[in-house]
Amino acid sequence: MKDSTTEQKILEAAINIFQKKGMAGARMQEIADEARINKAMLHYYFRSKQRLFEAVFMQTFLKFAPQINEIFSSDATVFEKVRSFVDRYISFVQENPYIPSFLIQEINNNPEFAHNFFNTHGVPDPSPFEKQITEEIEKGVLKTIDPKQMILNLFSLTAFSFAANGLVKGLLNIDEENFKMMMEERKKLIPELIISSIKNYG
Amino acid sequence: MKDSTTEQKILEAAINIFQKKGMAGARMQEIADEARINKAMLHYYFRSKQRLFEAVFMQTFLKFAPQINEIFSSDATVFEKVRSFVDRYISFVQENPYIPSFLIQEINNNPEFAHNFFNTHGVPDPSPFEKQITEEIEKGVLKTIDPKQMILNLFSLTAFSFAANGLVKGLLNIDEENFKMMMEERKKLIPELIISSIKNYG
DNA sequence: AACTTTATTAACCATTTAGTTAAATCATGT
DNA sequence: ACATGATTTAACTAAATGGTTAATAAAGTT
Repeated sequence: MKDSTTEQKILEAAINIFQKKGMAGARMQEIADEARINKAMLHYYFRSKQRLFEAVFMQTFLKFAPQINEIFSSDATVFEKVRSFVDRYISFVQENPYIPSFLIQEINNNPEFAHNFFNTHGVPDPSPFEKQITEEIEKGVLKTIDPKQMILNLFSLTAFSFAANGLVKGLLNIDEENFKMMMEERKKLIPELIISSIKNYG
Repeated sequence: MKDSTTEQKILEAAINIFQKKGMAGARMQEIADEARINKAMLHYYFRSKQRLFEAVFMQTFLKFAPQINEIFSSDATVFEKVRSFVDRYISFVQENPYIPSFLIQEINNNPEFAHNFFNTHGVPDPSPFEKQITEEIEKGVLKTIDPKQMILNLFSLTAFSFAANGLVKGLLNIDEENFKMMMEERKKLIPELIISSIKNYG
């Protein structure tokens, strides 16, 4: 990090602080301290807290979205996509543990801003995956299910544990180590559950 | 609300504001305005923002926890419990849409406080349900599964849509009306998915 | 070298915000 | 009616916080 520019240092620090504390909880001084620069620099480069937050939100979102899009628009089968999504998502989030709760929180708190963001950037977009599911239903490979519900199941099973990390640990009475082990198991468990629920045997 | 005491009015207003905006985003003045009383009253009755927040958190948590506990400690079968949990939870949350994200957010932001809270109040506690699952596995009614994973699946499938409301709507490209319809469908869909994944046919 | 632009700092400003105080008002019992 | 304690209000304070400014340093440019 020694050779990175001031602007990069600020953005990195802002990502750290905003992801952990959210827009409302973050302090400009704290971000400046984290970046080891003068607070005025934040405004010099990013003008306002809101703008800096938007830069962080975009950066975070654009790091997160491709994880979904790349997999869902490949030419793999539905089953393969389910498996690779769960595996990649869990690995990704283990490395970036604050991203799910940050995105969920800020989207809930700023619906207009988020809605605008979704429209402008159009990502992530699971609709190709939806289409593919519909096609495989028609072919008889999959049972007759609602593609949106199936995708929601996939997201729910994969993302909830991370979004609600603290609550999950408290409810199940497990520690961080135990949690990590369970998440590794879930890389197998979730695809099995999803696939067996949509596979057409008869 | 006309005949409620000042303390009650404050608590109700605080519940509204805190659940929507979280501890960091809420303002004492806004709570006072919502309750239509003088801001000094907040301190007269609750001493500080932190104390008021704790009262709100407790109230919310103690409203939420029994929804889980009552069902999980009844004498119904595992299958019946899965069905009634999903049905009751979704109905409950439709009436209290801010509770899941509020609890998840604040527990993530104050792990020590939350951990202490879990220990002191010891609820909600799905461990009786865990035991029952283990017993039914031994009896051969259920497949050999990890009870904790199965409960996590149940929570994930049920709660995620509400916790990540904004994100889910954006991803699936649906509006509030569509969302409600999907949630009603899920009252059937989730139990079917869970039960078929744990039922031992062989 | 002279000059211009860009980057950085310390000190400051204005507003917001949680919290306080002291006086006023209300309710209740005597 | 009056005394007493609880409740309520307006005005205030101190600290925090986002943002600005003016001076200075560094890096180009001619």
